[in-house]
Amino acid sequence: MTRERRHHQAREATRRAILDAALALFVADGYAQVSLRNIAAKVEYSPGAIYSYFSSKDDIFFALAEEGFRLLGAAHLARPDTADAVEDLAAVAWQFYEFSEQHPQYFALVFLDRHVPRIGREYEHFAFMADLRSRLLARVQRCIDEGRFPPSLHPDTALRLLWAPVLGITSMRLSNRLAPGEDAEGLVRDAISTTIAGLQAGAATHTVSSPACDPSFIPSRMESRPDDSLPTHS
Amino acid sequence: MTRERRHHQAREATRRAILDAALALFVADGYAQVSLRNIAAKVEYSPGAIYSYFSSKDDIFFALAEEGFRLLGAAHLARPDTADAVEDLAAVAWQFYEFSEQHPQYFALVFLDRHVPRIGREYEHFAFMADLRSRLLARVQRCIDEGRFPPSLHPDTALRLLWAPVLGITSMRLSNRLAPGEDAEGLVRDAISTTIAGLQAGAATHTVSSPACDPSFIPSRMESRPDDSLPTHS
DNA sequence: CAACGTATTGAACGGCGTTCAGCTAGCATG
DNA sequence: CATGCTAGCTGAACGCCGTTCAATACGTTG
Repeated sequence: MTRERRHHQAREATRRAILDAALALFVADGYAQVSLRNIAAKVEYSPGAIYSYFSSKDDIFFALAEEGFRLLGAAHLARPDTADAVEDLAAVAWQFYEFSEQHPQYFALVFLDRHVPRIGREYEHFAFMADLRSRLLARVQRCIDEGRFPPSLHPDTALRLLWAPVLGITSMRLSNRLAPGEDAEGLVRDAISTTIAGLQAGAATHTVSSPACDPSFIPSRMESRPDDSLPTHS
Repeated sequence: MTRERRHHQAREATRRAILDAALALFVADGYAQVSLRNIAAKVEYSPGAIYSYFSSKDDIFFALAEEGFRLLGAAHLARPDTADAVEDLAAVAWQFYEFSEQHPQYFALVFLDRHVPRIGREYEHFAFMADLRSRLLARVQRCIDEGRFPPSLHPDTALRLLWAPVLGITSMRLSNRLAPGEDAEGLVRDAISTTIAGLQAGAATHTVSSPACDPSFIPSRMESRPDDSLPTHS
């Protein structure tokens, strides 16, 4: 018992060391540029040894991504709702931006890194994000019910439209594409209020079919089978 | 003379064939997933033969990227201004998104990549972007002058706010972070119209201090102009 | 035909993610 | 203390990758 527990703790410590090394390298050099051999060297293991802790390089990423989501979800839960549903919505958008300032490495890894494998499909596998998402959808619905947003507005669309500029500005900020004196925070505030004003004006007219809860739908473009629970490697 | 010209034409034809094969493969599978061996196989050459036409795999990409950028400029110039200044602005935003669909790799390189590697002689293309930007600023000013946008609106801010959601959605799309079947095009259309509605409502209140001459599309990292005719590779 | 110059090949180098046979060290048991 | 078991690690190997280069094939010229 005590034996097994100590054994388990040792394994967990090694796992932790691998994740820390991987996160540091991913943040410094980008996911694609970091090799599993680099990670192994950083924790002073042989490359093969990693595979007794993670089933693949992708698996390491997903473990880190889950931690990032958890941090984001915790920040969201820390703020209680107010009486103003629209203000609550804006606050959440702002929290996402704040998260990008407080944990740029996780934000970049989870939301920006392009060479990360097929995260879109895996979103639902992160319970925290699915939970957070449904809470936000309900919040949008509350805005509609209270007459603050037009009834024709699709909650999925509203969420995306609010998220898009935050992501865009954060992308610019984290990739040094903002001018030296440019005020990213003010820009995000403007973006949020502008988007909300546009939503209230009813400018979003398309209905976005968002099958986030229906993974069985596959666009005709991709004929590869999504049956595998893990990404396939050639 | 005729001899050399015919020789030159043959080389150019082979170059063209390599570029066509590479573009087809890049579009189908993505830059990272395409190997130089794949390209060589598609044109029925040995891998090494490619190197007498292009100095590296990156070089092939840059050649295609240059063509892509030319297309972006052409698309912008091809659309004459209409009587509706606001509509013109929306059209440009949409053109940027279209560019991200037609040339995702180049879009990613210029607007998304967090580690801009070895931009080398591609510098002049960014100068072109600075030129485009000043034209767009004038366009926003026209909207203000015509009373379509509030006079308090800063043109730099307006451009940023319009650009942000396009960049954000494109970032999601190019990094596979949209749910399967999610309609990116409809989302972008909604984002543009929503943002414009928000701008017209005067929701952008902050004044963004942005150096007027600074082409903020350009990563602030590159202040030196490299004289090398070819990009260096490690 | 011989000589030349260019285009192309094919092997090789080092690095990648990944797999696996086998060694090794630590513990439970005889 | 000796034995055997097991988990974890190593190191070699596989088949990819981008890239280099000596050797070769070939079209053109003299």
